[in-house]
Amino acid sequence: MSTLLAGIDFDAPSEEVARLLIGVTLLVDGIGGRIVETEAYDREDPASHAFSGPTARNASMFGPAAHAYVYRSYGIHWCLNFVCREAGHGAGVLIRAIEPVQGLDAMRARRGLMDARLLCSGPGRVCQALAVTREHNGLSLAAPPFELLPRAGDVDVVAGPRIGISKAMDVPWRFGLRGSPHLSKPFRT
DNA sequence: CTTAGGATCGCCT
DNA sequence: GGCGATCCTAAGC
Repeated sequence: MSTLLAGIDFDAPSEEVARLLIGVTLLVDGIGGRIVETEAYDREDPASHAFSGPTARNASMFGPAAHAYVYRSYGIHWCLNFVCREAGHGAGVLIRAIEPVQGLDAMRARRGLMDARLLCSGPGRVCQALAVTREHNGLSLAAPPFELLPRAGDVDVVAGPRIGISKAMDVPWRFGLRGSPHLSKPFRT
């Protein structure tokens, strides 16, 4: 079985989906841009919300693939994930940064900021710029307000350790577009 | 340039 | 009560 969207099989392992998502365009209500940074999380992963099994918060992570898992971070920010694998597995990809392309003015207004480099360079910033909230949790990525467009050409993907976690620090499941100025942090290479 | 603190929700022990 | 898959601002070197 496979859940195809934007040329990606979302039933694949999250580290594979995370790598393939680099260069894909993400729009929410027509506003967004190119994904330049992702992180993979899996059920067998001490750093993952899914590690300790389903809860009210992470329920959509155990739902069908190619759906959104949105959670509140530090009680303040929203963070957007794409669910992977078959329903019930509990895997996902955190969208950490995008290169703003569509709706720059709307994003600037929502973020209260002019600098394009800082508009979407972090998981909380992405959700603020694209106006993603709890209301998007559990929604399919194959239908409005979401839109995923396949990447145009080849991309140069870098991998490294994930950010902001205290477990499984050695797992290189952070992926990025090499040299992009829109990353939340540069990769050391 | 690096570090420190505050904001404040949901789940954990 | 503690601790995050964070971000912003301010202060220090």
